[in-house]
Amino acid sequence: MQYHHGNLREQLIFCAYDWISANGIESISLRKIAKIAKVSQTAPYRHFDSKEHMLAEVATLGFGKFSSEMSKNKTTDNTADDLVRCGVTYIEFGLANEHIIDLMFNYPMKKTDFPELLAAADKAFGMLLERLHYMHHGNADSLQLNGISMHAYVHGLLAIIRINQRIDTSAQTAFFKASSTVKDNLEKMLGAFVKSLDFS
Amino acid sequence: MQYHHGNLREQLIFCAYDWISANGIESISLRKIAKIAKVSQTAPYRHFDSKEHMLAEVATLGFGKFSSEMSKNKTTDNTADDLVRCGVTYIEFGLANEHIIDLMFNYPMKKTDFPELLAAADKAFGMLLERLHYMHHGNADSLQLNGISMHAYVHGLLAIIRINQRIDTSAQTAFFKASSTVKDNLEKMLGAFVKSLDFS
DNA sequence: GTTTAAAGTTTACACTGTCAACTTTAGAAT
DNA sequence: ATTCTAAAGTTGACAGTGTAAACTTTAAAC
Repeated sequence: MQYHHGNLREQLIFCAYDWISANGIESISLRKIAKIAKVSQTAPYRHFDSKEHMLAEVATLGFGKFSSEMSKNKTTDNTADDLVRCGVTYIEFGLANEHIIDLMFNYPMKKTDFPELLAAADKAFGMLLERLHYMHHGNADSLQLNGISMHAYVHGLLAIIRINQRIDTSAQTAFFKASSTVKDNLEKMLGAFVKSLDFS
Repeated sequence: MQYHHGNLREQLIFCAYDWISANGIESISLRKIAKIAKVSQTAPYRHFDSKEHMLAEVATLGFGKFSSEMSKNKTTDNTADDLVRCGVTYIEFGLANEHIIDLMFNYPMKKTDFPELLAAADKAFGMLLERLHYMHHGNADSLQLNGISMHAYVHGLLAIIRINQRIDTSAQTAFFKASSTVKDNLEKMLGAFVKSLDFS
């Protein structure tokens, strides 16, 4: 069932992904993406119910790249170090893909309306839990609590770094200036945090 | 130098604040706000350079309410407890004012272009640091690190809770269902976190 | 070779941010 | 008291947006 364009659907998703990566979410429009893909303004509507449905696909793609990046940095040598590395990867991905992360985490989509997106997000979260599992010897509740805790801390560090980057004048941000400093401190901070988790 | 409307500028900010509180950021428009304030579509431009400039004022107002909420819950009995209470207040404010928090933290404004907004945000962050200061006996660097750490953890917990609320189907979110459970666990988690901070 | 349904186009509508050119009006200067 | 002026508000316009309805093309199924 091929036709003119080949697979417009995928191409639109890739175009949108690239556009958002380069220019952010606010400036995207279906019409621009359609123009880039050299189709008419309403062609995307043969493949997506709405702009939001298309963005959900882009976000899903983002979670896919995110997960594969996380699984790359996986070893089984030392699980505590592995968990730390996992957190660093999370944050580095976020810093290298700011606009996509915005879409993934901050764009107000009701994820229940997009099961694939939900599954992709769950998978990414699961990669943290998976690592915690190795270190865990207590009950399920404390595993869950530690998972949420770790996720929150990592997610929060990313958010705070980004907020400080946007500000970048005040005295308190000297810490964030040299990117090497940031990374060194991240490992230190995440290491201390992981050590403080209660695995009873 | 009074005229027709009294103080349209303030009124527009309040209208916008209320609208965003109720309906979120995406759905706001200058025209709607102007209509609610019973002025023409372009009247706001006599008071704000652009939509973004107006939103910056709304965000500043948000940081003001945020700060005053935080200072309400301040005691000097026990500084560790106080810090925990501060974190809980942060999160509760965020949960009770989701859309305003979105504007304050996630809306991509270059805060350097809006000095008042930057000052208001710094003040809010300072309220965490202030509390840490009491407990602190080491060097300035570790104070700063602990400040960032605490801020990140609290901010991250808020974000994760909100993300889970948006999803609300998967098994992992049982934890978040009963709001009392959430609050109890927050105190537990923040307490453990504060205890783990290194004040050397 | 005709039919059919999917894929793509054209046109249209209501809505958006914002600019330029106009009108009103409060208060300062005469 | 009258005139002047600049701030405050209005009208009209333009380009851009999401998306619905009605149309056309075309690949493949019979």
